Amino acid sequence: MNRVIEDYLKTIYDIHATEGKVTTTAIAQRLKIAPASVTGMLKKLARMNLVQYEKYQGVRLTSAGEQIALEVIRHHRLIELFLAQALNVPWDQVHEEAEKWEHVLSEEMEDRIDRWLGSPKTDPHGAPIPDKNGHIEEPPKVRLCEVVPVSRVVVAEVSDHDPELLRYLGKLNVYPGTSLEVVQVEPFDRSMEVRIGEQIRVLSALVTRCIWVTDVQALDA
Amino acid sequence: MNRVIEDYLKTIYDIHATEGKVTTTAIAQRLKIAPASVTGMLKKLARMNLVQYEKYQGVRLTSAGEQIALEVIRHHRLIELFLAQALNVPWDQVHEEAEKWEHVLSEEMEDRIDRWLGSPKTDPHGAPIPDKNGHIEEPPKVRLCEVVPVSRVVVAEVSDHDPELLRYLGKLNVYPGTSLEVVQVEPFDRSMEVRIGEQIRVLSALVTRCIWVTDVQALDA
DNA sequence: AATATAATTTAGGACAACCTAAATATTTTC
DNA sequence: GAAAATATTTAGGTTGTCCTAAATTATATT
Repeated sequence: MNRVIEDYLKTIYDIHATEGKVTTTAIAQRLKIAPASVTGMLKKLARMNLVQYEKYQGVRLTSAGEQIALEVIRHHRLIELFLAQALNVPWDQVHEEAEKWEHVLSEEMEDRIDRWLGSPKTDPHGAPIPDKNGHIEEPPKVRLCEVVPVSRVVVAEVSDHDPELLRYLGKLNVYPGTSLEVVQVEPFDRSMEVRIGEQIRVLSALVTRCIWVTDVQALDA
Repeated sequence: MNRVIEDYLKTIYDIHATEGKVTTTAIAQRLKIAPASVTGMLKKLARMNLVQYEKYQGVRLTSAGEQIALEVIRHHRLIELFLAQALNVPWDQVHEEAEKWEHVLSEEMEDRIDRWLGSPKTDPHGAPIPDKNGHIEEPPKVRLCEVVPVSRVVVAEVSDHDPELLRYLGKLNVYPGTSLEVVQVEPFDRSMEVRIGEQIRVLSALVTRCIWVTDVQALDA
């Protein structure tokens, strides 16, 4: 399996997980490739039995395709955590590195890194790491922007794509495991007043969309 | 700079260092590519001012080409040592991994690994690691097969290409830094009787060709 | 020095992954 | 439900890296 195909499969998996339906255009945008090129590649992936593809209807991974996608995602997330722990790479940088390393990691090194880390369950952004058999545990979680005040929540995962966002969250002390209190929401722009430790902060909807939380508990103010 | 070009430049550097003249065929053999394809690529590299190329006359790196080659080699050797030290990867496996990782290592990670290792001077096989400016310190050394008995020598470097050879040398306890005594050479096949610690072993010419030594001291038996 | 052998290059082509522009299908809007 | 807007596919083309077979040049042999 080469880099290009791995990237397509991983992207399809990711869009499916976050957006639902996987369209040609969505893939094209993420991979920064013209839609016409994506169509061609989807036909090839279908021929290889890695996706189910019907013209104009979007695309779905077959179990073979999903298997490969999960392997790449496992690589990605193990590498992210390894870089963070072994080399102290800040959490806003690990994603970009892992994007490249994931494609050159042998099974042998995957195992060694996994052992070195003690078979971790999540990466530095809180995303679950699939096991060797491609089994992934996705605990139920909602976007912070969906939570209604007044509630207490625990951060489960944050989006890893934008380094700036991650540096901002780091400054706010928002990490997986951090407990937050949603104080109130401004209806106009859906910005959110949130208590983080002792601080009260206002987070824009752009930010609250990128934070997934669990253990939502309604509080009576 | 992409993978392919980096591999060509690195290979040219390597052939120059070990064999002297760099021919089309030699490159083709190492890269497992047809000679005709190499000719085409050499023209391209010449257009890019990375090599000096004259038909039928072989090829030489320009300083720009050498710079890139040394960067890749630095990556390669840092990665080899890092894998060996951080993840305990045995020395016969690190080369194959590094062949892939060297092309995806960012400057930032290169620096972090270098710092983690304490700016090492040599890789697990004894090969010198170029510094960030592309300066490489090649101490004078000769192949073990060139040494005349009776001499004491110190192993400087061993070939890293063949995992089987490395496992064999490991079993014999021959590592960079190991001291050896050349007892005698059989003229027929140039096999060599060598003292390693307490043991006396006979090494074939195939093996003694792959071991470079320094500090050759004649002994009067 | 002529010839045989080996190395190298030229010519022409394959293939993967991308592109743009034009055509067609689907979805949205009125 | 027709028209407009959007999404998708088709057609044709480009680029990079490789290939084989044939032609050429260099080297070795007698």
